[in-house]
Amino acid sequence: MRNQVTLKDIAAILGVSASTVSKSLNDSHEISQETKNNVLRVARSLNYVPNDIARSLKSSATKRIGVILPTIESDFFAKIIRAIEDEATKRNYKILISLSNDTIEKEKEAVSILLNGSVDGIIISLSQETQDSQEYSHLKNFSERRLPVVMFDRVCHEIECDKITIDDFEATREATLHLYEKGCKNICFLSTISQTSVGQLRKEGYIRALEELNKESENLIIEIPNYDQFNPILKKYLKEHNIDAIITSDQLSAICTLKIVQENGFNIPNDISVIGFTDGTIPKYTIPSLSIINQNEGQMGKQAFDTLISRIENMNAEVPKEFTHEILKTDFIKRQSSL
Amino acid sequence: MRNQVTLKDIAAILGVSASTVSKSLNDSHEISQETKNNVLRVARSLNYVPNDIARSLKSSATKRIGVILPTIESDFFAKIIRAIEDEATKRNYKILISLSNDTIEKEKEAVSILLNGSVDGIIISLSQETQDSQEYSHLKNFSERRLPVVMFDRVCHEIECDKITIDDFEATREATLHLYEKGCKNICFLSTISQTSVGQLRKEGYIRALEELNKESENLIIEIPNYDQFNPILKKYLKEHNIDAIITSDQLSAICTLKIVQENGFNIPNDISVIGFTDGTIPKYTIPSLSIINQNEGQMGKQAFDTLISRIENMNAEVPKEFTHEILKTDFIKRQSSL
DNA sequence: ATGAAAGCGCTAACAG
DNA sequence: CTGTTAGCGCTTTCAT
Repeated sequence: MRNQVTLKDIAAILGVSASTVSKSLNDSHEISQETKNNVLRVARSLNYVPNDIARSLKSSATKRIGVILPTIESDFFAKIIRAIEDEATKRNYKILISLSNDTIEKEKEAVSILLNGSVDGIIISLSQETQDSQEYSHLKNFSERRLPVVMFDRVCHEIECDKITIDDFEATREATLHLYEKGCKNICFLSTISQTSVGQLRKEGYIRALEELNKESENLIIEIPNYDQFNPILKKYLKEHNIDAIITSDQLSAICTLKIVQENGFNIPNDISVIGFTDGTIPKYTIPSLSIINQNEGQMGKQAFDTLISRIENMNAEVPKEFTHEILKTDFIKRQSSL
Repeated sequence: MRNQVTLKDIAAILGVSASTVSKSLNDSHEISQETKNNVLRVARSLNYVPNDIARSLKSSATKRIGVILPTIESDFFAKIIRAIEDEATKRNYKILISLSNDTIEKEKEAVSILLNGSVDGIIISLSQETQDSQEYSHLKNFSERRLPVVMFDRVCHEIECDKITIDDFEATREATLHLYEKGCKNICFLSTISQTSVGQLRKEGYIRALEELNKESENLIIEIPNYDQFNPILKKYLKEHNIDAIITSDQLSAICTLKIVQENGFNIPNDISVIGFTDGTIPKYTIPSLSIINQNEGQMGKQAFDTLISRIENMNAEVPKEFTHEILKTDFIKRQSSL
């Protein structure tokens, strides 16, 4: 930048060469202790900070990773970022965040920009539009460029890379069976994310559970395209159907469900049980407190970062590692909203 | 990165020089249309993307800005990031995010790393620890390096730079007076962020309102150091004091307050009114829905970014602009939780 | 133990 | 209209 102190400046002051300064700062054994001390002293006094950009250009390693997310205004993704950032800081990496706002256009843009050498690797969760349209061409560039990528949560099979998800299918399947055992006979699945892989899997898990219970013909599925229509759709559904449990596709829709169900005169959990996804402070403080499927975002974010880094560091290995798909365990946290 | 296609590659294929390619891609008038076409064709076929790092090194402009935040797991900061990212994308900037987790140590680290030429400017909201300890030395480096900085929300007077806040003082002052007019006589201020400038100002606004009402001796202030102690502290307070309204310092504490107040047998708003900060989907779906002071995060984030960019672009101006402190208007959104 | 020189990829002044 | 050259700040042989 403007007033950057450079190696040259330090070199000039001490009357040595830039390379001597460079080596001193990197504590090379080639340099005498005395020179090292001098360099260090001057560097500190000038508040010298090495220029990362120049280093990156030289080494073609940026020590930065790109993170592309559909949104950040969600407990789930916020926790993921926090976990990635935590881990990145420990390992001396910086994170560059791009938000796709669930559009394929912004996702493509983010991808193409990050492809320009700004980052050593990418962690991505696909936009709704991408998953809906199944257009993955923009993601193919990564492998061509040999830029490591890790997908998490919203992944696709069409692209070969490391992947991390929870077992979305199992999570709702188990939740459904659990509710059934507790006595719920008319279990409903409510989704605001039907266009995502995650939403699909959660729906399928629910349907599988019904099949196992020989109730597949009785599936009760509510799909809500956006939050403006949440209230009218759910309200109508409650009127027209006999329901005693609702599994929702995510945290926010569970919170909305809690309110609407009660507004319509039902007691939770006596009349209707409600289960959501993603833990946090808020599920503890809803009325009633919310039973949820904990996705262990901390572990997921850490895992995504670690996988990416080991891929980056193995980039030049003779034998490329096989791509992995890590499926993390969820756990169920029972609170007041479910039987 | 590894398989980067470079200008050289294109040049070699076409048998021209790298600078010709560079100029062609930048649509320089010096180059014939024919050559430009050829270059473009080859560039596209190779999937060429210019290397940002090299460009930055050359131009000493990175087209990146750093964003340092206390946390991301908060509706307020998430919305701010969204707004900054939106604006940044429009203007062709990328954002580099660092989280201080409210510690001064991580904040210092972030600052020193961003000082190394990785970004053209910085947007920061101070960590709790920084504001508590009043140690700002690490922030002085910015001006020395002439790296533009914009502070928002949690700011300090000791550092000269552009600042953006809402009128925290006025917001609680008005909310207090508003509640008083509605008939609340024992208005309480509950804060989980007493160690921040924002928390202080909100408290002072509340106190000022009491003074104006000649009730300053009756101030009812609840300070909660962390969420583990939320329930016990508030519960005890409710037992020992006669309260008919609570203004909380932020969104999350309002949500917690809603629950605890009702659990202890009070009706909201008939017995006790509750007002929080920061709008979003959740305040609409709490039970009862939450009256809030809207901080217009979208505008705040945009403003922060725009201010930073105009500062960056005016870096080389003869007459440096005066630093500004923009104070944004809030608005009150009344829902069911307050009279 | 130190320094000179080359080069990472790109741009821009200057020549031709 | 195109090419040569130099240089952004740093690292890294290779000489000395």
